[in-house]
Amino acid sequence: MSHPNRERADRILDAAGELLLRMGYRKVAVDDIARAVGIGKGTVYLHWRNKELLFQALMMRESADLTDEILGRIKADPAMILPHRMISASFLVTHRRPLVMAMLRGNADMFGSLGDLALRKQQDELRTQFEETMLRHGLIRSDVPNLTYALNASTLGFYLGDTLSDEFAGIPLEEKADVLAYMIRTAFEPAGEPDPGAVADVAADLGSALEQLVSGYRQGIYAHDPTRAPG
Amino acid sequence: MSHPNRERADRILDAAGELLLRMGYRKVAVDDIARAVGIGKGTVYLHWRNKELLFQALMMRESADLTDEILGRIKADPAMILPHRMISASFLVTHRRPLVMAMLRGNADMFGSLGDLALRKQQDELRTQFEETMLRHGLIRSDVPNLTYALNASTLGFYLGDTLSDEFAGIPLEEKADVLAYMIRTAFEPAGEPDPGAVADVAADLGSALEQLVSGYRQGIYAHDPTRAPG
DNA sequence: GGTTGACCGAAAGTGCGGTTCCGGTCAACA
DNA sequence: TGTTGACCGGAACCGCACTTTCGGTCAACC
Repeated sequence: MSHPNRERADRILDAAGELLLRMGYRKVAVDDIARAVGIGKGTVYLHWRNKELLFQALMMRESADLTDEILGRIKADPAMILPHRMISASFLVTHRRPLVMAMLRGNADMFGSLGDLALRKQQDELRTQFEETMLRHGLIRSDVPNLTYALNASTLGFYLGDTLSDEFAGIPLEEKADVLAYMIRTAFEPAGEPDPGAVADVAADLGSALEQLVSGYRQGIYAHDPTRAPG
Repeated sequence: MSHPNRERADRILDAAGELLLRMGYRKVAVDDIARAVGIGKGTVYLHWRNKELLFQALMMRESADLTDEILGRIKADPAMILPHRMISASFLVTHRRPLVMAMLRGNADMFGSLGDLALRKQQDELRTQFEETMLRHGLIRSDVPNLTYALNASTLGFYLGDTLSDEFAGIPLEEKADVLAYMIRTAFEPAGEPDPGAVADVAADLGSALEQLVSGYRQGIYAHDPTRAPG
């Protein structure tokens, strides 16, 4: 076979995503997906070696799309790389993608063991680079203790809050994002206006790093040639 | 019977707590507790009408002790009521009490349905009062959007972080508490030194509110007279 | 050559007796 | 009068045979 239809692969992933949200990983049969697309089950296996790789591809596509969305905003307005804008935008974008939300909640019955370690590592590196660049350009306060942990812990609750209680379910997502932005800006950014030059520099830096991340994702999606190397 | 031994009640609760941590709510039999204390099972039922009330009492005692601990610190140093000190101290104190940690993690197999609504309500009121008092005395910034949600979401991640990943397991608790303190102080407190008068006022206010809370807890612990009113 | 779906075996689900466990009671005891 | 532990019944647990589901393969078909 050698180069299975990429457009068909996308239709398969579309169906997989839809079914995944409706029924959860365990209950989605490969045959269900195939039937939803209108192809034979064997055809699915021409694209990915097994079920798990198919769903990994789905999550990678989702991550790539999400990252692209943020990338687009940075290009439209470089000031988007300021921590408080970047983080609250990520919050919003993430919450509007049910699959991503399900993924990072680590819904165990949603996914088998989608611990894509390579990607995790790449994201970690990106985060480290992000922090270092920000610090170097003076866009993050230099007196924050244990910056990585601080950002992580301070942000986490915004993502997990509504899964644990519905106390704040009534608050619109945008308002929550504004609260997050306030907290980040006040606690992690220096007072006063940021230097436009620094912003432009960091935007360029971060932009290319994100582009690399996206292309890494995209590469992983359709490259699971069942027999050997990518076609 | 009328007034069963309060000291015996405490020994029962001690044993219950120990067993709870070792085996989880479901697997702890009332008989186990009784045997650990060296009394008959029936005697346990002279103190509490059923198993659930016993464990509710346990959690109330735990909460009361914890609150007492914080109260003591406030009395020793009124400046402890400053949000960043109060919140990070609570973080530390809480993390050092395995039962409380288990409780607020809502470990489902740890507790049946210990949704003590009355107490929840009391805590909510305390929290609201805390925020209002702080605002009125200028110890919390007045420009924080949606203060209740902001405090909640910003803090939550510190409590949940280490349950979700061991990425930061190596960081000592005290260091994490410092990070939390930094974030709260920077994002939620006004710049500059707090007014000593305001601090004293709030400490008095809050102190008595906490004392009321504790006495509310204590009342609930031993008051479950199986037949009728408290002895 | 690309595509398919019948087929295979493993694994998960289901139904059902039989057994154990355990919260709660209460007659007997000290 | 305070305390106990044998006792009761319901619920959870267990083992097991039977059934269903489903990931992955591959001979056949177009």
